[in-house]
Amino acid sequence: MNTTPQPGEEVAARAANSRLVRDFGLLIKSATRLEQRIDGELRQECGISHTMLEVLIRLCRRPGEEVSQRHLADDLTLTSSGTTRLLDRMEEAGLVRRIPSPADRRVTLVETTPHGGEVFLRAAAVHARLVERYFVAPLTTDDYGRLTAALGRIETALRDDA
Amino acid sequence: MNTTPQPGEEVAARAANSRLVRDFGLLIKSATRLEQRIDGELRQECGISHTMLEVLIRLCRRPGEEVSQRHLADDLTLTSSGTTRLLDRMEEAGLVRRIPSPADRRVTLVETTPHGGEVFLRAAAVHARLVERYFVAPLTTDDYGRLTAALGRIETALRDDA
DNA sequence: AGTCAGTCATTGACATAGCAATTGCTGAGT
DNA sequence: ACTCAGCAATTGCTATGTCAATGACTGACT
Repeated sequence: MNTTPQPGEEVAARAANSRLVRDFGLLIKSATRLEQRIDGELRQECGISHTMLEVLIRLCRRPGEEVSQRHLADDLTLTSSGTTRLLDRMEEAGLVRRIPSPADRRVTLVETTPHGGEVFLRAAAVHARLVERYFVAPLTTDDYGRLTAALGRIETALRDDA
Repeated sequence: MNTTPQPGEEVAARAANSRLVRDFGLLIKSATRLEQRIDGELRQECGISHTMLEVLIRLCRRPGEEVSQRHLADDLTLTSSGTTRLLDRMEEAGLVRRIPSPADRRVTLVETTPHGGEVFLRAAAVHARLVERYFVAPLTTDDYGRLTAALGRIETALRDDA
C-alpha cells in the first residue's frame, strides 16, 4: 500500500492506463471468452473440445484429400508434439484413424471414422449456432466485414515478420 | 481416403466451408498468435509471461489501491485456483507480495515488490512496442476504432447472456 | 552407392490452468 | 448468541500443450 508513489511507478501507471494496452487486452479477452464459451458448450453437448472440432473441420472440408499431422499442426498453430497427443486422444475416442502415408514413410495421414463423422455433424451445428449468436448477431454487416479485414491485416503483419 | 463421399459428409463439407466458421476461426487465430508472440517475447526479454504482466498492470494501474486475489481472478478471467498458483510463481520470483486483508480475514491482498516494479517498467515497454507493431501499425485509424467497437459489442453479448 | 542435412512423428519432463473438495471466515436471519 | 448459507483461498487430480531429445526416413550432393 504505497500512498506516495515513486517516480518510476507513475511512468508505470501511465503505461498501464494506455489506450492501446487496454484495446489490445480487449481483443485477447473477447477472443478468449468466445473460445471458452464455445469450448464448454461443445464439451457439454457433443463431448469434444473446440480443438477437436477444428481437426474434424479440416478433415471434412474436402473429403478424400490427404491430410498429414504436419498439415494439421500448421493449420491449428500447434507444435507437432501437441498434435501427436491431441490425435492420441481423438483416436482413443474413436473419432479419427491414423494411416501411414504410402508415399512417404515418415508421414502419418489422418482421416475421420464414421463415428467421427457423426460427431462432427452434431458439433458443427452447435458451433454454427454459437458463432451466429456471439460473433455475427452482435455486429452489423459493415462491422463484420471490417472486423475480418482488420484481423486479416494483423495476420499478414505477423506472418511477414516471422 | 474416401473418394466417393457419403451424403452426410457433403453436409459436413458445406458446414466446414462456411464463411462464418472461417471468419470466426480467423478471430481466434489472430488473437492466439498475437498472444503467443507477445508471450514469447516477454519471456525472452523480461523473464515473465504475458499473464504475469497483466497482473502487474492491474497492480500498478492505480498505485495504493487494494487488489484482492478474487479481483485479479475476475479481471484476468482465471479461476481462483489458477490465480493462486500464478501468484505462487510470481511470489517465488519476487515480483509480488501477499498481504492478509485487515478488513476480512478470508481475503488476501496482492502488491508489487520493488523488483516487480522494475520488471514491470521494462516489460511494459516491450509490450507497448509489440502492441504497436502488430496491433496498431497494420490498421488504419478507422479500422482500429471500428475493430475495438465491434469487439466491445461481442463482449457485451457474452456478458449479457451469462 | 554413400553421406548427411533436414523433416515427420513420438516421447519424457515440465508449465499452466481447470474442476471438485476442503478449510477458514463472514454476515444475515432467527 | 447461534446457525448456516455463502465467499476466499488453497490443494489434489486431471487436461492440454510446450520444449528438447530421439528415431525413422527422405532426397540431394558428391
